[in-house]
Amino acid sequence: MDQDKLISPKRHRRVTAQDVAEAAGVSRSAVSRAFTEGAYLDEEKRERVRDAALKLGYRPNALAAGLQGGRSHLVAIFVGDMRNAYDTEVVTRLVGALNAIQKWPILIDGGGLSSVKEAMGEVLRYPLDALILRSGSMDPAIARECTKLHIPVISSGRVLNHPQIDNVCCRNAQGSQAAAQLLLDRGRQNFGYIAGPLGYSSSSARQDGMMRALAAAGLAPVAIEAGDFTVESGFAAAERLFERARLDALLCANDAMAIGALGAARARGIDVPADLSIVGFDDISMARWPGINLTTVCNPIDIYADKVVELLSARLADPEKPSDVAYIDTHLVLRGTH
Amino acid sequence: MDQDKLISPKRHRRVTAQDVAEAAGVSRSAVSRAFTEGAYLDEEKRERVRDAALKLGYRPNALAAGLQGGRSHLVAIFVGDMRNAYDTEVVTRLVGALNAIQKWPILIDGGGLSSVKEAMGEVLRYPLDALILRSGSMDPAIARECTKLHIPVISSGRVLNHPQIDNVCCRNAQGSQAAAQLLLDRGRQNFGYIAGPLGYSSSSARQDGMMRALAAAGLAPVAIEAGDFTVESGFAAAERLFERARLDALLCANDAMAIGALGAARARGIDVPADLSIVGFDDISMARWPGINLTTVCNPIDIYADKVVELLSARLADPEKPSDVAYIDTHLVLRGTH
DNA sequence: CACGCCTGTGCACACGTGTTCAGATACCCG
DNA sequence: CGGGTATCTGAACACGTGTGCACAGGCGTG
Repeated sequence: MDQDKLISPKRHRRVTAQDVAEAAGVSRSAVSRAFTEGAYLDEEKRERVRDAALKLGYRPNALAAGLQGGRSHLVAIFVGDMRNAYDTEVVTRLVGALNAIQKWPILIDGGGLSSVKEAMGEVLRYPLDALILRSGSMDPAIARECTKLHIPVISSGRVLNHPQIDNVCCRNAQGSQAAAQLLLDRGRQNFGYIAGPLGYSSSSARQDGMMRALAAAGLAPVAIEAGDFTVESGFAAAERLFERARLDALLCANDAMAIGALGAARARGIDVPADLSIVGFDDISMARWPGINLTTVCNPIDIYADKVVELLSARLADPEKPSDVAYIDTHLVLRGTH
Repeated sequence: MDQDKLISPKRHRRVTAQDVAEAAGVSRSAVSRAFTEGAYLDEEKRERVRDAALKLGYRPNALAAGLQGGRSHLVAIFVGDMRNAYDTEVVTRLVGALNAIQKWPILIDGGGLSSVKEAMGEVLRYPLDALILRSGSMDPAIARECTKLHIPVISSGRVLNHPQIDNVCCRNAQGSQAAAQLLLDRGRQNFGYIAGPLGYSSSSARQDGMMRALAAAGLAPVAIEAGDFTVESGFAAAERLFERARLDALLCANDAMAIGALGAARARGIDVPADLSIVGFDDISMARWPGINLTTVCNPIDIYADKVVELLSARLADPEKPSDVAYIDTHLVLRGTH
């Protein structure tokens, strides 16, 4: 057993195709062919190779295979802030969808990292099949750098206009317009809005949608406050709103802040939905929890993941194809707070 | 410009060290040396190389570098079920911690995947630096297969006894024992418990801890029901418990089920915490949301991530070192439901 | 039998990098 | 000035795979 160490004193060597070839009494090429789909190889021989491979625990080294010219099957997902519940759910579904098509997602969490730029630089050393941008506020320079490396980019959130970048985009305005209309139909007139941080396109688009519905009814919002998409900030923003004005309708840029606002309303003794309607946006899983039961605009995650996979497949099939934008329709989910 | 296509008719070639070498008027070796820390290279030359590299957008190909013998810097994280809020938060923190030490996590979601085994097999084609197992119910065969490939494994949840596998383990029993003691000290006597699915070591360990505290006080639980770690199942389990017995204390195997139970209690008009104490386990972020404000046992995520990174570094530094188990202490978080 | 087609196989190359090794240059000391 | 040493450099190899190419053999057809 010491002899083993003497023969290979460095780290334990991986089993290689050469080892399998010797064990099965064939050439190394035959081993490679045994594992590739459409290759010519005698069936009996193929079986012999697979047996030997199984016994030795051989797996073709993906690094070498990727280097050889094909795809690496690695996909990077850049997430703006994984502390956000909706983003987390999206990532979860995305990971599942990518796993299902044999793409292996490398995650980069922009929220937890001090030097995002540097991390992206390191990951770009891998010849990625694609980069999925999941972020409302992203330095466009990074996306441009990827296209320079000829790595396909799929962006979500704001639409990036670039021949090599595909986009998936939620119809934010449409969604919040419908939500506002719902409350107008219910007779609400004094609208408040809790926005996200400046620079997030989704938040401002949602605000625009609400404004449009109100304007059509000859109204304008009574008061607007901003949070940072967290429950706590929604709570605080709602408290400020309640100080400033007497509302009967409150739209929020996302569910988390709506949940915070709901807590603030209850703490103040406001009856939801009798005296105040609260509607969120996204339909995170917590929105349907007992004790929350939030009416909201569903930003469907399944469809998002499907679209991403669809765009990805199309782009990989034809890297030169013109860039595409997939729009996602929202729909109202009526629960207990409107 | 058509000429460009004629020269490289296949896919766009990556910029290689050779290209940089020609642009900078040096040998390819010099380019490699310019990017490696302790290598001999004339300072002026090094600068010239880096300039050329920047201009051409060159990055050393990580696949080739990994193939060459060093580490791949890729780490796989296998998650049992990412739909679980606690697991998701853990993964988030883990991703951040790994990013920070320049390891790039590949995620595999066991919950969303039909053929987990096959997916693991594909990912194991990459020469991973390590595999992080984040799962209460995991086929130990996969872990064994990894060690056969000489890939370090760090397991969480049940402790796997294997010379090559390091473990991180929460002191579950200690935590729920303290929680039960808290309620005993408050005068509670009629305890219920909502367990997780069979086969999850964490759930049974937590149950044991409670039993121990009760036994020391000469008590036994009045009723036990099981859920599947989701909020909905906690709601349903609590309803069954309330049918069966009159409780004044309810411990739950995790926070999500406790939140469900809290909803069920409120729906039934039970005053929490006046008539019933509810305590969860994990301290997920939603536990501190307004309207929930759950008393719980904190299973600290930061410490978990730190331990994983620590074990990982130690294992990479000395692959032959004896296996290690890091225990994580819990602590009570007193909020509004006890 | 000659010829062409089809299936199966091994050799050799390419992928892009890090690193070893020997050689080259400059420099110092005796 | 010779020899030893420290610094620097380019050629060459290794990593493990997929595949193009040439070739071998079997078989059917004219």
